Amino acid sequence: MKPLSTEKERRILQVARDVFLEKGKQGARMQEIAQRAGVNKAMLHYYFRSKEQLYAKVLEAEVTQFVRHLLDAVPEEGDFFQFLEVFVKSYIQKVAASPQLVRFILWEVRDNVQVLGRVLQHIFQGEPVKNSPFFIRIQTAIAAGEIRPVEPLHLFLNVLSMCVYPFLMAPLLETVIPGLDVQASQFIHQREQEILQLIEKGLRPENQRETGE
Amino acid sequence: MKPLSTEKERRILQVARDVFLEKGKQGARMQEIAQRAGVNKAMLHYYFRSKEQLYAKVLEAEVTQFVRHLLDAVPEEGDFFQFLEVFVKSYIQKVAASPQLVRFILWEVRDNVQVLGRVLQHIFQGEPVKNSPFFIRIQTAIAAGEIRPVEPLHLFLNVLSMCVYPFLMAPLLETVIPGLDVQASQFIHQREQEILQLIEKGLRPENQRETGE
DNA sequence: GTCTATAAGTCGATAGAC
DNA sequence: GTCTATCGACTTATAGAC
Repeated sequence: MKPLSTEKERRILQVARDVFLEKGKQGARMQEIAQRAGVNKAMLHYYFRSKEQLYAKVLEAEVTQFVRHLLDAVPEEGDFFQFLEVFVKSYIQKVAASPQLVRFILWEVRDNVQVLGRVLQHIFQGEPVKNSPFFIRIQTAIAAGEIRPVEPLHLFLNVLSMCVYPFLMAPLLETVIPGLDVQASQFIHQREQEILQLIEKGLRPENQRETGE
Repeated sequence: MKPLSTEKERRILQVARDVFLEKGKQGARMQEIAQRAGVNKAMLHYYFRSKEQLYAKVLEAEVTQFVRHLLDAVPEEGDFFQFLEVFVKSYIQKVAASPQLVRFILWEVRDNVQVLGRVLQHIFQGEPVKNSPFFIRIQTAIAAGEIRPVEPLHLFLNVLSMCVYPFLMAPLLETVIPGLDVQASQFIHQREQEILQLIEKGLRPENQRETGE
């Protein structure tokens, strides 16, 4: 469908992505992108016409990536707590490896909500998000008595928050707690365990009396 | 100590705060700050010399605010779960009311870690953060058997994450889930309840066998 | 396709009158 | 203290030679 991008075009996009994620739309400089990509500044405009359009390409790709990271972390098999373990570990893996993506999305998407709309439309094809695997799994688990009744949206938010936020605040955390390194596998492993334990114990079904019919 | 700021100076600072929080350091325009404050652009430089210094003043004030929000949400009295309830409710209250502050801090502090360092030094006077009220409360609660043993840092992160992150992603959430309004008191109340329930059940001490010595 | 040179516009900052 | 006018630096974008 698309004419294949040239090697040079891909290199520019790759570098543009790095620069935009670091500096944001306003802070990024076409000059810097050109230099780091090893091409002339005029080439950027030859391939992408304007900063606006280059940014648009990067933003859309990264929003897609952001959503995919989430979906790719949702396993297809296993009971609820296996599902949870796989999800937490895969998602933390991704967020810890490149927290810049989350930082960038949270900062930039606010002024570009339409992009998110388009990407979601493309990925979910109009299917409501409440019917996506993550929510289905929660509802099924509740119905089966695997976990106590909770509001699926809030459980989703709780898991997500605990996986992401600490890595978002990494620069602050590491200033406050001198010895800390959030990228270290020791810290990452501790987080996985603490999150999973909190959720597992926190969702344990109430001492089962007979469930009403 | 400080000569009292004039009315006009305060108005400029107030507007500058709004603009910087909305657009970031790079995106903010002195022109816009001047207009919205109802003064001439030259006045900005008369009072604050440069954009750099105006920004520095705003950033330091907001970082301080960010830390204070946290500390002010920590109550002095009550048992552990009362403490938790007060904290979650007060902190969510603040974050929900102005998520821009968190967004701004997470985006900007990365390139200005020194500011955070200075603010913390000023607030904590060199006292390690691990000795701050929040951590003490957790340690005390564990020692007293009120809650099961957990890593204090991670419990702190878990609570914080669940209180903040959903409001950070509000623009995304509200796109994904059409009917949602995260500022609505209904949503806020639901979050408080879901967080508190998860934590309370998740931290319940194990069926006490004799604790080893 | 690639480069140099430069146009066109924006923004922070200041000079200087009042 | 306040305003207008403008400078000078920087940034995106393009014209035009090769």
